[in-house]
Amino acid sequence: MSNKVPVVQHPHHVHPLTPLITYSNEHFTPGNPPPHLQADVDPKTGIPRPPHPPDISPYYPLSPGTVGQIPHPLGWLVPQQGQPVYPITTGGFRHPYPTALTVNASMSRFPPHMVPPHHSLHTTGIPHPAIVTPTVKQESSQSDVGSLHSSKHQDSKKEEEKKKPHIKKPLNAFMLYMKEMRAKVVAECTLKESAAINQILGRRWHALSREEQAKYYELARKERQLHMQLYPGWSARDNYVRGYGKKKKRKREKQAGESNEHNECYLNPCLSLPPIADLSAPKKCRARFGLDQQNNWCGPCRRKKKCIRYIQGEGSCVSPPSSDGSLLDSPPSSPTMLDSPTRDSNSQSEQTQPLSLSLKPEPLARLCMPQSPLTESPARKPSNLPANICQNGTDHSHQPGSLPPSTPYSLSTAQPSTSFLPTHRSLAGAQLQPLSLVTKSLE
DNA sequence: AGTGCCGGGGA
DNA sequence: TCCCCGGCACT
Repeated sequence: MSNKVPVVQHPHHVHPLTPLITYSNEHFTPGNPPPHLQADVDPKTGIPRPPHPPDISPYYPLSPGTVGQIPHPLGWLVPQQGQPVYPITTGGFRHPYPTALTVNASMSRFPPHMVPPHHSLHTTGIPHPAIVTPTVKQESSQSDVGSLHSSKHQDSKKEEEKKKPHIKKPLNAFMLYMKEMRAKVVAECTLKESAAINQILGRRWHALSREEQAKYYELARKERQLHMQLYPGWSARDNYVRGYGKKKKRKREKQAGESNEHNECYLNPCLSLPPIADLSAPKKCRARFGLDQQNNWCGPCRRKKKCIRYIQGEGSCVSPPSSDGSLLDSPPSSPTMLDSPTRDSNSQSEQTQPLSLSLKPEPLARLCMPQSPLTESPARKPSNLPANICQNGTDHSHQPGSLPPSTPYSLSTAQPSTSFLPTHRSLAGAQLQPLSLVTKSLE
C-alpha cells in the first residue's frame, strides 16, 4: 500500500534518552546541513526519504526547562540572525517538533494558527513533522467502491477534508519507546513481522522500570504540550474525522457477555487477589482515582477500555493479574498511594507479569523463547492468564510494596527501590536474554 | 500486534 | 458524570 506518505524524520535529532540507544546517532554541525534534502526517493511514492535508518530517535529533545542548555540539534536550521532556515521537503515529516527553540521562534514569528490549511508546510516553508498532506490519508476512502455513489455532499466534504492539513497525533509514551527500541528488537530477534516485534516491545515496555517508563511518559507529555502549543486548535478528532461520518453508536447490550468473558479470570475464586483498598468504593478507576491520578488506573481504564478491577455486582474493584499488562503498564502510584494495598497487589502482578507474560507458542515464542516451558494462549485473554498467577492467586516472591512508587509525570517522586529494581531488572533480563540467544541459533 | 491518548456518545 | 468504544499514533 502506498497510501501512506513515509514520514521523513530528522536524522540529527538528539533524543533525551540517547543513552538508552546503543545505535549511533548522527549529528550535524551548523553550516553542514544534513544530506536528507537530497535524500533518496521512495520508489513507491516518489517521495524523498531520509537517508538514515528509521531506528534513530526522532523526537525533539528539549524540555522547556532545558532549553538553552542543550546545544540545539537543529543549529544549522537556526542561524544566529534568528532567521530560521528550514529545509523544504515534500513528504510528510515526522520529526515531531523542531525543538522548543525552533518552536518558540516559529511561534513568535509564525503563530501556529497561521499554519496554512492547504499545505503541509509552515509559513516559513518548514515541513512540519506532524503535518501530512490530507490527500495521503484520503486514498483508501477515495478508492472505496462505495465512493462511486458518493453524493455531491460527500464530495464537498472531501474537498473540505483535503484542504485541511492532517496533523498527526503526538506520540504517546509507548510509541516513543517503540520507535526507539524497534530497531534493537529487530536486530536481536531477526524478526521482521511488525506484529511480533510489537509484542516483544510490549513486553519489554512492561519490563521497564518505573523510572524508565517515566522518562517516556514525561517525553510524551512534553510532546503533547508542544503539540498543543503548535496547534492550539488541534483536536484528536481531526485525525479520524473520516470515521466520524459513518460512526453510529452501537448498543451496549453486549456488555454482560463481554464483561463475563473479560472478567472470567478475575471472578474465578482461585484467581482472586487482594481487593483494592477501598472496598466501599465500587467505582472504576476513573471514578476512584480521578483524572489526575491516572497513574493509578488499571491499564484498560487508562486506555478508556473496560475496567478490569471493577467487578460488576460485587461493588468493588480488584487488582487482578493484568490481562493486558494493565497493571504493569499502570504507572506508579502517586505519593498518596504509596502504602496502599493497591500498590501491593499491583506490584505483585507487576513483577509476576514479565515472566508469565502470555508466551505464544508460535513464531514469537519459538523465536525468542525457545527454552521457555510456558506455552500460553494468546495474550490479553484474562482467561488464559499464566498458570502461575491463576493458580497461586498471588506471587509472594517479592515483598509487596517494594515497588518504587512514582508517577509517570513526576520523575522526582521516583524512588529507586533496591529491593525491587534488581529483581525487576532481572526479570526484564530474563525476558531480554532469550531474544538475543535466539538471534542466530534458530537459523 | 503492542500501548497510550482522546473525542464521542450511550447510560 | 461515568463509562466504554472507536480510532489514530508507529512500524
